[in-house]
Amino acid sequence: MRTVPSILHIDMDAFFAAVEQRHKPSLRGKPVVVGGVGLRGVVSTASYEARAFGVGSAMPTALARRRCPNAAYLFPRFGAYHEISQVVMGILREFSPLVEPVSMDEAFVDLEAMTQGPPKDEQEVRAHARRLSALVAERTGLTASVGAGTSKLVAKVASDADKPHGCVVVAAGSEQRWLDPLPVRKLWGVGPATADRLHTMGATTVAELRALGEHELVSLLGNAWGGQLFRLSRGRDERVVSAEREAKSVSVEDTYPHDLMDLYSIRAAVTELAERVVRRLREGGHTGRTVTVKARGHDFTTVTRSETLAGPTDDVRLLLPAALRLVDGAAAAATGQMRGIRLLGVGISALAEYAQGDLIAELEGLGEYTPQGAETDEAHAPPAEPAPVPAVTMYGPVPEAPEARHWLAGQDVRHPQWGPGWVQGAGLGRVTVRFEGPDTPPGRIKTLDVADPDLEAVDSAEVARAALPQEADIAAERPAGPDVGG
DNA sequence: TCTGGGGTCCTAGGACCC
DNA sequence: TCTGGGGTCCTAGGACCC
Repeated sequence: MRTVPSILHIDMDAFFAAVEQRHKPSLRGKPVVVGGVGLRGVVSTASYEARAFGVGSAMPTALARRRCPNAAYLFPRFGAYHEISQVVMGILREFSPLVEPVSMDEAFVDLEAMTQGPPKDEQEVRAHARRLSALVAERTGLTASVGAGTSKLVAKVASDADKPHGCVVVAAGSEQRWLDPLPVRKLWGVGPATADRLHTMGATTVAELRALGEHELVSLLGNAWGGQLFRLSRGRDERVVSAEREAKSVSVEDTYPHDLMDLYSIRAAVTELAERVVRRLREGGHTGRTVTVKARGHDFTTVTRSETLAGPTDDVRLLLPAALRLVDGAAAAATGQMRGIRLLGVGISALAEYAQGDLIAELEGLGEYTPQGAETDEAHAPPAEPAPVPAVTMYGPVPEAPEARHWLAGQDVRHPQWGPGWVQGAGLGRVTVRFEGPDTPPGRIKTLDVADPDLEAVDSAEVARAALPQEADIAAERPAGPDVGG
């Protein structure tokens, strides 16, 4: 246990809204609401002027508009917030190298790690906190609230205790006394569900929570969380400030303004989400093994379906087929009486670090490596075992409806000459199929455009006809419109 | 009023192996 | 023939945070 409250927690006040007011002087002093402005948007941040009208975070924008029709409703500009966030984090690192960002507008700073030596007493901590707050105001024009304590929990609760522009230092030894009168809901990690359960046990304040035995808490909340809460309620929190935290998962999800009603549009949406999540995965230099698809029905029923691949990968050609295998079941489970899908998501977890050494070895093994397009993608493919391709044979004409072509994307196909392949994309009048055939070089993939017989003008038609027997047009296994949940 | 998008951590059951 | 226990992995869901 520290004898000086040397852990700081910094929390920017109404961050997104404050950035907008800073950026646009006409918004200053006026209610500003940042968040989803669409049909199904929710509020991210409300300025203090808007909060006076009863507008708050996580509230549906529709309700906010009713409560505060005269506010400015703005879509978030994450780029701008990120820039200012970097400035703030930079200031924090001038104080101590040990900074743990929690989000764009929040961070812990451990003053014990200060290069010029840790603070000797509470007064010194207070001086640092005030100086920090002043620097943030000076360089960003925004206010922050600062809390200090001997643990992360106390620092966090303290920064919230006197918002906005507050500075609360909880002296070492006084933690319990300071926490006791607070409602349990103030404790980090106690949400609505836990608060309800605690209330039924007669605990509304931290003092009352402390009266509960450890055994009681564990049986009520489970082993990990019950034990943790027992310690937290006594101001005991051993968690350390940690500068680097490794990502565990990457995910992308969208809520659609109108429910998706058929499998065609659902599969098209999943294809798009999978491409986005793979892009993010690669940007972070990660590969991942477990693919998760999330679906939310009209009535908010939310289900996830996941599948673990044989090895980690960042290759859409492995991740998209997995996502498409999962989505039908997820969508069916999320929809009751054939109603629509309001949200879809694709996530990747069980992340591994990108193996640089393997990449180089792989590139050297490839005689004629060309650093562009699909070939580059293939050279980047990690040493994952591709899932076996099921022998789905697709016959018949290419469907005309655009939705049907979208549905084709990701489908496995088999060609008598070229072996197994899958539909990479379905554009107007043609589909692009990737084959991994016996005469393609090891680890390489050949991309062919397969022309619809009605569209002979397509550039690659000549190539396609040379390679493929006329009767082997790639088309849908299922001809038309299966319904969701049917 | 009708519920975003990005995450983390925990639990619990079943499969599988030793 | 019947019956174990422990460990690990996978899947699904839930609570929570910003």
